[in-house]
Amino acid sequence: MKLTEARQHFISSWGAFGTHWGINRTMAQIHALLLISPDPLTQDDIMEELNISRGNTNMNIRELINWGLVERVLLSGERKEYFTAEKDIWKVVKQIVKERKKRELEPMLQLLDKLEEVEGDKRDRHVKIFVDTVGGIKKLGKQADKTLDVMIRAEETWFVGNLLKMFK
Amino acid sequence: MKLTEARQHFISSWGAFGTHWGINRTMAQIHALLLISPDPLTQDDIMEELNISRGNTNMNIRELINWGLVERVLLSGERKEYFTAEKDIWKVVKQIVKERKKRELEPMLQLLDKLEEVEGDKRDRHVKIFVDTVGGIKKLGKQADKTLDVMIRAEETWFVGNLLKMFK
DNA sequence: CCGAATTTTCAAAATTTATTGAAAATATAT
DNA sequence: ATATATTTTCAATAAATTTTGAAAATTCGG
Repeated sequence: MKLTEARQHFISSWGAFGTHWGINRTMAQIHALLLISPDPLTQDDIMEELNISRGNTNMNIRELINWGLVERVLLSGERKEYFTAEKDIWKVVKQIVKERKKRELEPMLQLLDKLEEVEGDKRDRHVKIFVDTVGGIKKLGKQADKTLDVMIRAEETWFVGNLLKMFK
Repeated sequence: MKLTEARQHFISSWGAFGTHWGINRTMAQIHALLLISPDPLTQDDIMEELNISRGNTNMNIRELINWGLVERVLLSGERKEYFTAEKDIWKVVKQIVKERKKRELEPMLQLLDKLEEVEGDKRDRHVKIFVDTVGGIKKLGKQADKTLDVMIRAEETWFVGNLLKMFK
């Protein structure tokens, strides 16, 4: 397979993959493109390569910056802004985990805390199943939260090494 | 908080949560409702409780069955079908992981295998970054795949125990 | 086999989400 | 300060996804 074709495949699959994870296609594609670009790109480079509008490009780049996956680069003597993505995949994964934990897991745990305090008699089957279910989710969620905290701080070698030990 | 209100909250949050994970709102809500229902429910029960149409209910129940999260229950002497969800959250999580691994991670790894064989000289910066990026993702993906395999087979007590050991 | 109950399908409608592109805002060189 | 390049915003539009509901198919008791 030629490089040009392989790049196309990679970008479109990364985009499709993203949509299964609540990330919009364009954002994932821009990320993919930056991942496989040896040098920083401008907005115009990205627009041209992916055939998307200026507005769309701009918004999704900013969103990637919010996620901590892309950063602005100022090239001396250049007026335009350039963008580049973190290439170390382990760092990328940790960053995504960190953000999703903050945006989704933590608010969910807060809600569950409140819901567990529902008033009513546990001898009522409906109360019992509700409290038990919420409690069960909370317990697992808290464990996941702790585990992810450690993962976020870990080095890949340490982490993978430990997983191998744990599982063999 | 009263039970009725708490149930509403739980169902709607579970739905919103689902949409961040590529699962449609209704499917997640039906799942939530079944999780907190002590007894199996019929399609009509679900339609009424969530105010959704018959077709929508039917399609999403079937999808939940495909995911292995809900099952049909036949109550003797009843003509209607009843549905119930697995209540053990650890089993639920394992089932979701198992499905997503099969549907998403494995196809992605297959693609990466092919993409890594791109032809071209690695002294070309574009070839090099492409091969390195794809290789890096593949390596981490394979590790995740193995780890998830073990997790899917694990008991919660064993798994949590090991994580605690690992991280403390 | 008939008829009623129940489930499933799917084209059309509604809703949600993503994208465009031009105008406004901002930044920079001279 | 002005002109020009560049970035950002956002209302309008387009596209994708979800939902409806009625018709078709299926199931099952008698």
